[in-house]
Amino acid sequence: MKKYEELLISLRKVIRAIDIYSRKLNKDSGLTSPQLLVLQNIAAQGDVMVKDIASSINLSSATVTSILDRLEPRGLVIRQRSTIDKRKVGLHVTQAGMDAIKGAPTPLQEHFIQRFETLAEWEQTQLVATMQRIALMMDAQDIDASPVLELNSLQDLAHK
Amino acid sequence: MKKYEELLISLRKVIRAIDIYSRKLNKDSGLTSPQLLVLQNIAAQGDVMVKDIASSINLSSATVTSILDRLEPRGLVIRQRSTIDKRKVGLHVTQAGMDAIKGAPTPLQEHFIQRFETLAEWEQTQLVATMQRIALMMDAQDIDASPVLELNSLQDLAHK
DNA sequence: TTAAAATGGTTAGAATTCTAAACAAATTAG
DNA sequence: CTAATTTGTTTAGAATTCTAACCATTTTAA
Repeated sequence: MKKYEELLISLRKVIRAIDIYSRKLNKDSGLTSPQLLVLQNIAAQGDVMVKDIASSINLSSATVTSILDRLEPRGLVIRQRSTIDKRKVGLHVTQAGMDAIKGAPTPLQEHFIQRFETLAEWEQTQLVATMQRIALMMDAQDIDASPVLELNSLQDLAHK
Repeated sequence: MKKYEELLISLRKVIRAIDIYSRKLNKDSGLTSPQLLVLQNIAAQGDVMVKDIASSINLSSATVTSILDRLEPRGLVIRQRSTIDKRKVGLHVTQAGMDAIKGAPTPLQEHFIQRFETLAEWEQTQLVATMQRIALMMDAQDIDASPVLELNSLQDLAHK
């Protein structure tokens, strides 16, 4: 078996573990990991737009919209269209949302975090660095693959 | 920001990159990564059951069923119920399925693999080992959390 | 100033993935 | 041997996530 295949399999296991935990979280607390993440980010950043949240947790706007569609009717979050720029939608966490955040555990398995924290400092750093490296190796391809970007660059060039 | 939060963010980026690639793959070749993975595994292992595939690529049986539901009508795979044990369903890849496998690229970004292969041997090993370690740290929780296992053990004990 | 382009958000439609529940078939135990 | 359990698969229903298409609004450019 090729090395990168082993890597892929490990990745799938991790993805699966995260997904399974998210469902458990949902059953226990009524919130999935993405929902919790969105809620936490709105709370942390105060008055934000959909786009800000999307980019800060690395999801598409459409995905954030669909997560908000689940949070809003439950009264955890408020959407408020801006009067100055009517395209923009401001997001606010309600008191109920704050309570939900307080009551919910971390969006990663407690067990994992416990184990992680018992590692030596340098080991933790090394684990994080490796993950970031893999992410980088995978993201790079996105950047130079965007046709939109290319058009913009050409235009920029033409106006120099 | 806590270290494990940084880890989680990197993980999300990686998951996203894999998902985006899978969609691109689908547009280019008509097969998504999971579909390709299932197909490849059936081909590699010959006469297998749904359950075997599920465990070999770390998905639930239900998920494999839904992937097969997409592969079968396209004539890439054949399901054949066993006459000996009628619960079991044998899986076979058709010639069309074989062609699809041959025509399709790897289920991971070529770009990533290229980058990965330029790394020194020890670096590759280290990356894989780290991923496996994280997977292990996340999976472990599953194993000792099963109430079914507990009941079985008690029963086993009683019959010793 | 008016037409074209960019921006922000949502909707539509699809794939993956899970758990829970159903079902049939096979195995085990009283 | 019959009842209970286990096993293998599927169905149902839900959440996440994407891209593509769409709309309304704002900004830019001819």
